[in-house]
Amino acid sequence: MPELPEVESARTVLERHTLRRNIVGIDAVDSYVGRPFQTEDFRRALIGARFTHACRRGKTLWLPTTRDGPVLGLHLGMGGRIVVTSKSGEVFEGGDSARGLAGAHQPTTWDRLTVHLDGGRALRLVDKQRLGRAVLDPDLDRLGRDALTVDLADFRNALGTSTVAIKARLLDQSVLAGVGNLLADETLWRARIDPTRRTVDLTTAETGALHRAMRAALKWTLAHGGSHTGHMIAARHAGGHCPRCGGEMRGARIGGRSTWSCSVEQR
DNA sequence: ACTCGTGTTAGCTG
DNA sequence: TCAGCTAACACGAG
Repeated sequence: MPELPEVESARTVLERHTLRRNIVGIDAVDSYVGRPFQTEDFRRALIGARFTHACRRGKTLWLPTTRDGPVLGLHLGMGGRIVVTSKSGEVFEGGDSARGLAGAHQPTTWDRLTVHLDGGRALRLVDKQRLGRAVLDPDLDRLGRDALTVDLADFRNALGTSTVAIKARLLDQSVLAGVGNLLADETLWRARIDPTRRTVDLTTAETGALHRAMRAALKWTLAHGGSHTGHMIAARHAGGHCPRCGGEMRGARIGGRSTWSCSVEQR
């Protein structure tokens, strides 16, 4: 399920296969996407326009059209993916369990939003779980700095002097955009920091290590196909052992999310 | 059968 | 007022 690496792969698919083509039709499920939402609003805004860029901040995607034109915002939720189909049967996918080129796509009721482009191409937001979203002119001001590009100074500034557990702080999308539950555990494990530590109590050296660890985790998972490819992900269960030192993994619940860390190294 | 969850957010609490 | 937490969303996976 999508975290920043999966969303970035979806962005790449959008960039390669949906730009500079006329939008000729929209199919959508009213009760699902943005609220209030009317398929007719999407049609009125987008038909006749063409996407010019495919953008991402954190886990939010957006597609601007011509200057000052409407913007299509997309979020994949927990299990959504982007599928682009072409007339000749080629299918390009990004998002949950992303593949560059997958088998034929059979349109189903899980296609929550379909944007038909000229030449028989179509952009589809496929989401069984219905936790994804499509909106016109998304509000991007609520997102913090993008985790992939934030520099050390801005990273420290974003963490601030909050008293909340560092793991919960990393997960707060208005502070830092793009880190989900698995990447937060992977990042803290790489930095050898206990996820329950209060943000404000971390030393300068520790926030530096955290920034390095986050970037390394993102770089690795981007190169290896997703947030589930992290080094300690397989050890996130009762009885699991730290892949570095063999220590026992400990489970906890932080910010409402399941949390696993090495009981020996993460302090 | 039953519990959990890789995301987000409205609404509650202190 | 506000930071922080919980439940709810929906459905597949274990």
